Amino acid sequence: MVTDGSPRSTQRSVPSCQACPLRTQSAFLQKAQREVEFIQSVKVDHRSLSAGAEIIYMGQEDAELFTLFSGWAFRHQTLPDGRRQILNFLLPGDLVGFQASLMTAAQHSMEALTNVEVCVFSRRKAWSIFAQMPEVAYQLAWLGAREESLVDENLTSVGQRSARERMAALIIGLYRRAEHLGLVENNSFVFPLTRTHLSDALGLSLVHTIKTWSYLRRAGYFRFENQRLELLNPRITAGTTDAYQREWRQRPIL
Amino acid sequence: MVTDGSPRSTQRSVPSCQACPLRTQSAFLQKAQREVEFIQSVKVDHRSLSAGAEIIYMGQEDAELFTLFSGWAFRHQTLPDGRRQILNFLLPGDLVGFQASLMTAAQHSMEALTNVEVCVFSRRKAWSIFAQMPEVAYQLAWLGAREESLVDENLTSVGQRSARERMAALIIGLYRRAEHLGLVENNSFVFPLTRTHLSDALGLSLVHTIKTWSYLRRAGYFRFENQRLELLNPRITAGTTDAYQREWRQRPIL
DNA sequence: CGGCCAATTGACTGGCGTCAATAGGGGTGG
DNA sequence: CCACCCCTATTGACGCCAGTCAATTGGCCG
Repeated sequence: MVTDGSPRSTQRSVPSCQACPLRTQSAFLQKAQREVEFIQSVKVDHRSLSAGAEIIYMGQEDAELFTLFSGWAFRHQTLPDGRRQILNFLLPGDLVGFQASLMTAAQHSMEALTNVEVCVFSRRKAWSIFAQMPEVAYQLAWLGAREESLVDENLTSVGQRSARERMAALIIGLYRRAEHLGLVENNSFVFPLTRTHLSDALGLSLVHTIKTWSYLRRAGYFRFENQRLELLNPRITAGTTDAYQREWRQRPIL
Repeated sequence: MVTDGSPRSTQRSVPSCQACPLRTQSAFLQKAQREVEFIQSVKVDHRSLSAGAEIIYMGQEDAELFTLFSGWAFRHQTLPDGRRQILNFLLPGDLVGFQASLMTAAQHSMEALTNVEVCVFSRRKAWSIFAQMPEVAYQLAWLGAREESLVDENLTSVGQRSARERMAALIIGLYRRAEHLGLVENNSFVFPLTRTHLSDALGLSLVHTIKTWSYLRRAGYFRFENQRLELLNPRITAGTTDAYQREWRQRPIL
């Protein structure tokens, strides 16, 4: 919960953007050489953070812009009395902090869910992206719109679905995103969320989250061993949700 | 609920962007002459739609980009079984459909809550804004980020707050936005939402929405007469919510 | 070994959903 | 001008899903 986010390394054996092993994956649109060079030029750091580290905090006025290079993170808001809502989860390749970098003060926090590596872009240079490289600015906007679309789906889920439906939808949504990144093997993927993360994301109490989780597991939706979650019938299970039906096409990456 | 959205007028006595009575309001950042001229050049229509008209529908692939010129609208998603979640409300000056115009297919619908007028920009020209007028593209992105921030707050509300807290937060949030647009007089403003809109926005059943509404009214939070809602003590009531504390600064408008 | 924390389970409670009946306004056709 | 319908709003009764309280287990660490 609390931050211990001391960078664990910086600028050391950093893969250059040109040789980035992430951006060449099939999930992502491939960039023109000049775009990659431009991005390299606005990249100011490459950081490793431990699980639990705070990447952006609510109210921060100088939030930087990141691409999540490896690991998982999540965006959340906390009410004054401590209740916390997880707004959405981020996987490798996702843009972090675009919203925060545009607003004068961040309206949300961002926390590393696992150990993560991030590519850091200067907030100051955000504007220069628009001025100098409209193609990339357009991709930034696209990624922002995609994140909003994820939040939309979470809101619909929390507002309209029952606890079981919600949890199923969340699990399947994460499964699909992991699958698109090539992180799924034998219908299973590393699932780093604790019960507390689930409950804060779903708007359920911790106890009821655990009971719902147990129900879905016993009902044969999935198995969970060694931090890996295996969907027992991805197709059928997927039928219970809907918004996730849409194809995952290639998307931009900074 | 259903669309009857025949345009009621088009290109008739349309105020030019240069002489736009909305954009000169104090709520909005004033644009340079060349920006206004550019926006005028990408504006392709000015439409009036009746309350209930569908402006964008889920799955639409050629959604255009709008600025809401007058009236209220809302963005929503519907599950296959008919359950509907209202994602956020739009007031004059808000950008409509930026997300939809970037994605290949709209992930949400948009409906006129009252009779509305919209300024229509060509979807095809969205990209040209990035290429030709980066200042305006940046404002587009800013407005997109602001919308996400509204959805974030709604998700936090629906996920974490009780029915009473939720409804109070929604009412106060709308009050503040109306106030910022100069629509509040004597602590009261036109409140066009039906109970059904409230229930779909808050993720509550219709019956419970009505009971919660009655409770707040009887408890002295507000009065409601002639379609106008009067907050009985804006300051105190506002204390019950939090995210809405932030100042409303001037913002861009297309 | 003792402390701490995530996870789990059972018992009980309550907030919110569902069902059902009624009232009232506006439109429309006899 | 009234009968009739439809839709929104309202209220009461009842039931269930999910929250709260509380006790227990097991892993990790100092």
